[in-house]
Amino acid sequence: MNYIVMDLEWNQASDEKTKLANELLFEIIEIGAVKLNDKKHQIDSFHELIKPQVFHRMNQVTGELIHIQMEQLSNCRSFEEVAGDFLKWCGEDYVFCTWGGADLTELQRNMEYYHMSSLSSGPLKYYDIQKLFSIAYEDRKTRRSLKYAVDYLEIEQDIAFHRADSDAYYTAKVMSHFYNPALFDNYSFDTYQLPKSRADEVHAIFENYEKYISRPFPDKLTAMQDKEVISTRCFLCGANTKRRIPWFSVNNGKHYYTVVCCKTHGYLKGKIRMRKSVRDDCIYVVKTLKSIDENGVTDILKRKQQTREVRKERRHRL
DNA sequence: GTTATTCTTAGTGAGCCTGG
DNA sequence: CCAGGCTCACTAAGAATAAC
Repeated sequence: MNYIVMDLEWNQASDEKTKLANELLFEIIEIGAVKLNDKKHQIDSFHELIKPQVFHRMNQVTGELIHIQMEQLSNCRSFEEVAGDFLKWCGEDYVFCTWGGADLTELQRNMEYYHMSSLSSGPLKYYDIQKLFSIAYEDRKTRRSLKYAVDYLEIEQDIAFHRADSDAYYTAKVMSHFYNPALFDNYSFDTYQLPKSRADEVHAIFENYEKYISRPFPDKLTAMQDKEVISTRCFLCGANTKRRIPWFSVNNGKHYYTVVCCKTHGYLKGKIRMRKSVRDDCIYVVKTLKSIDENGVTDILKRKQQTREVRKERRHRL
């Protein structure tokens, strides 16, 4: 399997009027990519600018950032042509790698705008190199700019940042510092396309947790009534578990937590995040199940009591 | 039954980061 | 300038409970 390390640059409206007049918010104007083989050695590269069909003026802030002038784009090919060739170039057996999670969403949004056939019928598996950098060198959570990672790893900065080809090149360079192959167990899913049915839902099992991505629901309450959404079977053995702390909400119903106990694997923490679909007016659920110890259980109990006390205090202050 | 208090959720906006 | 994520602070309002 090959790795397609990809980066996009896009433009947007320069004024409110143009923004309202167009259905597309971000128009892709450059695609850059590096192809790596299964040993992560570079075997090819792709780079092409795109002639805009939606926005004919460069947004000033964007222009200063990506250093592309409109004049450079006038003789380029259209998005359909370039993106079509790019996807052909990607081949059959590949996985995308991007810095952060925005690029695959915007690629798919632009493709749908031009009625191109979709990349995937459901969530799209990819590697978020920004996330892998955080797992390898930081705390798994903080998100750094590409420049920060390149500085940190003392990678030679021979070309300017914020161009599709150079950022794809630097992202691949950062990848070459990932010496532990187990790092690539931490794949991500782009959720531009949500699972179409219950059978298509994602149940991804990682080293010490399971991630579930639901099909769309009209609202939170409907989601929280769904059997599969609130199910907490043990991801290590598939056995039913005993609920120790019922699902409770924090952060104004955006997150829910629970604690259950598996006969053979002990305590598990369940977390539900309510997410809005970027494509449609609906929500979906991202649920994670993770092993915890006794301390973990008391932590969740504390959190449950804390959210109550915080609310109580606020009321008393009024 | 009516009113007052407490509990709970919903929604918003600010301020920080990332991306273009 | 635009978008997203995340957390925190705050307000509004509905549901449940207690007191009259």
